[in-house]
Amino acid sequence: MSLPDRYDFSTTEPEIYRAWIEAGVFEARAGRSERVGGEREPYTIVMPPPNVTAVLHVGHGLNNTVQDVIIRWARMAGTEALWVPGTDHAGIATQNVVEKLIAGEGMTRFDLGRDAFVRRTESFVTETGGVILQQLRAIGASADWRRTAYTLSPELSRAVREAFVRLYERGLVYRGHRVIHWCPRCLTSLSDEEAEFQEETGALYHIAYPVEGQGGRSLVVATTRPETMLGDVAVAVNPDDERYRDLVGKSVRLPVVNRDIPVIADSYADPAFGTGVVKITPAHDANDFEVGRRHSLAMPVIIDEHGVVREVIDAEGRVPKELTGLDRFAAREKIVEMLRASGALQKVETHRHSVRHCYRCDTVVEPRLSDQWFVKMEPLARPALQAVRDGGIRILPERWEAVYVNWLTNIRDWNISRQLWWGHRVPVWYCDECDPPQNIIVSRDDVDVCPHCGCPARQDEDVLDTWFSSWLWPISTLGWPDEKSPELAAFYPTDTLVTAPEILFFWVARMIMAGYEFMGRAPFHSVYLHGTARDTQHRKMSKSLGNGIDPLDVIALYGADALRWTLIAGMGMGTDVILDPNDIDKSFATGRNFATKLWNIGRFLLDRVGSEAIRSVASIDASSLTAADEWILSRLDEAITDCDRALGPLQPTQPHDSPDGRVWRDNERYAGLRLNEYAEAARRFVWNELADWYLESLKARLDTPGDDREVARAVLVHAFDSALRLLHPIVPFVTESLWQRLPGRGTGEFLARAAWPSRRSDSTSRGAADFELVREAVLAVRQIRADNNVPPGKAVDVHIRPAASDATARGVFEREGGTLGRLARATVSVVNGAAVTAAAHAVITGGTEIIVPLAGLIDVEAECAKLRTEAAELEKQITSRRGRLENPKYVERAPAQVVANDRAILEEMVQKREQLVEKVRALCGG
RNA sequence: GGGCGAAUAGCUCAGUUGGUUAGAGCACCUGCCUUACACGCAGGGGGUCGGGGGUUCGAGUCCCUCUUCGCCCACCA
Repeated sequence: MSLPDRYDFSTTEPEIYRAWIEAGVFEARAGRSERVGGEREPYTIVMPPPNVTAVLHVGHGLNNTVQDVIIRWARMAGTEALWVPGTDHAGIATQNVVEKLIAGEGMTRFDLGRDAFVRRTESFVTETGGVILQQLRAIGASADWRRTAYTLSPELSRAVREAFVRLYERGLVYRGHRVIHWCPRCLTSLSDEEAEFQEETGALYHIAYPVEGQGGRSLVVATTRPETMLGDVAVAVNPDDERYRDLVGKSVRLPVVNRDIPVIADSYADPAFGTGVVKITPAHDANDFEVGRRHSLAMPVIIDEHGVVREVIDAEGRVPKELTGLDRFAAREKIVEMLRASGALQKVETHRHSVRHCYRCDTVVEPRLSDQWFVKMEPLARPALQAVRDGGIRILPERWEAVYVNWLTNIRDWNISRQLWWGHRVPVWYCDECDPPQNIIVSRDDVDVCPHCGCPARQDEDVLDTWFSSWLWPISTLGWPDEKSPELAAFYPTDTLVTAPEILFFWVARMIMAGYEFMGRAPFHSVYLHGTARDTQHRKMSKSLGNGIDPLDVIALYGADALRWTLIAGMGMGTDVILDPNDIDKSFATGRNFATKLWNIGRFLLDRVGSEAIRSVASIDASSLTAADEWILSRLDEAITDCDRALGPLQPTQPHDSPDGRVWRDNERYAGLRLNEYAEAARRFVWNELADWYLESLKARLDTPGDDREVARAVLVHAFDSALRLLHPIVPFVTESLWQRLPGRGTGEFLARAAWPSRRSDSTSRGAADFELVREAVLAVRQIRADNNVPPGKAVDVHIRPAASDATARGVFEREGGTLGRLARATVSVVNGAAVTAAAHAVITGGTEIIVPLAGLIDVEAECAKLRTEAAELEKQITSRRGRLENPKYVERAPAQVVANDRAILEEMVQKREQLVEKVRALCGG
């Protein structure tokens, strides 16, 4: 069978994907898991659910390629491999998209009303959602699509309610009256993680507050937000601050508002910052709120939910008419003007500081006093912390473990209510007739009437943070809260979680907490944090910067395999991938070239090997194998070892007395999942060893019918088959396509579920060593040819003079002369002591000389000059190495092995020097 | 402010507990369309491993310090 010249990925990839789906290759069955009596170890990955409205970008491509490589490897390694796909309803993000949509129609969500808006969003999601999952098929994602989950589905909504109610019953969900981060554009609260800092240049305003009854003395406060002074209820100084000690308990006059407020002592005031005096605005600053609570101060609210300054709560008489109704930033300018006019503004300094912004719309966050639901985190964090300390969970790369531990040790409670319409409604109902605590009903089922008085109950208006559904993902997608779910029994705990470090806290840490809280054990044993795709200026690829690369473009141009190979091979553990969006061709050349190379190896092989049955390598008597055969088989064993080492064990194996039962061994914990090292090991084998050497060495054998041809066919097909298996997880399409065409392959067989290769149990390597000698000789001849510009078409004579001390070399070259000649374009003869004049020499292992007569081919004088330089260089190295070996301390203390090795190298150098001297004498006559 | 990490070839990065003459891909140079592959083959140039100091027989690897860059956290009024 012969193949087309070019690999046509654009038709091949979809065909192969369809065949995989039709054969159910990606489908995992609970019944086969050994946890429920089956015979296979399960291996599970849950896909970080992309936003339901997302379209594929290179970040998704990266994330899902990594997952696919791991799950395909696990599948081939014989596990019951399950990859659970799905999408996230993405509360704020999706609501923003739909709000923008209806804004185009001149409407706000309030015009539509809640029910209509939610219906509108639902239909939007139904129509346009899930595109990304379709796109993931194009990159080859081997997920079990029958199990596609959605965080807002009825099943997952049930899990969300169950989790909320259980936590409430345990006292871990509570209602708090707090200052929280508020986005005046999205009109919702945000968690600490959602309110992101951005470094900005602002101003620090120094404002004088006159001290009551102290004739002209005033306290100067420094603030970046003068508009909030309308809500000031005190000024605070540090109790140890000598400058102000006498003023504690006195009053100061609040400018603009013109009312008296007390001077209080609180350690929150930092004597070293600004003037050491801080104004206290409890309703508009989280720290001030705490101070206010400690001192039982009033908490007037002077900025409303839209960020507009007015008298909102307990603020009568605080906001002057000219400021009322102004946006907070306009009010700031105005109030600064007023302060300046009145002389209260003493100075304005520029000030670098970080300001929190909404992570979705970038609006400056406004701290706001309101009632919110919180999750008490400290009890949840404890087992999550312990797991990483014990080694039940590893985080790769290692350095993120420190970050994780640091965050969990200082964890703060989680604000889970959002004033949005799109999401899981908080499962809490209120009765307006009953008195607390009866007026709050937390329920798994909808509540119509108050169970105490029968009055109509109204549900909490808020929805839950999107992450409150995401944190249940590993359990909810497997059927929780149905604890009898066979999927949960078969596949929980899952194995590896693959994501970006940005959501380590948002998501990963919380999933771990949920795993322990609701299932009693960790949701996975490995967290793989990969890097970010960036452009050549190291900027994150993003839609807004316009520096992104569309994975589908790359697939259209070069195929999914090219995309996947480039990403995996180019990404060290935890490092970013740098790609040039302006030169896709160059960026993905590695992957494209590699896929083509594989295709061409396959083309050669199928053309020369034919389709007749082949023998199994195991059935071939060792004596029938040539040196090249033994060499490539031993190289294959090495490649398998290297790949296995780079990938590491699938799961932790050390028994441990902890909820998870097993922990990572120290030597394995951070060693695995080196995907780039695995890729490199496999590439080296198939390209630099199989193609460059083995293939070239056996062309003649394949063209000569007979027993040896059968041996060569068998070994070649075996080696290539194994290479395809090793490479399949990274480049699944081209490998599958070639593998199915190999001789003897039955229909319905898929590489995607073929067995991962393993080393031969008995490996003899004498032939392998012989071939290494031939390789060395070939390299030496090529070097001589290149150095002397001998045209490639021109065959040269090669005389090989084996060193007297090396008895085997003569035999090897007498046997393998043909191979050597073919690979080096040379006619080979093995000679004795006879001198050959006007020749270039090289010396290889054991002192064997490679001699190529250059009569008429070279400039003798230039060659001699070169040789003399080489000799001088060598002399220097010899001196330095001999010096080291003469150092008694080195010889005494260095390991014997090292010293012996060093001696051997020195000896080799000395020998080489002798050869050089002789060569110079022969060639230059000196 | 606290913590973490990085700095190795023009670019992106490997370099396992200190131990052969520091590697790969891409880029570059030279020669080749040698019937599997020019998306290729053969050969080559290029690194005082960020600066300085120290430990050691021996340092890219360990310690200190400085410089530059990046990340995480934080009550930066």
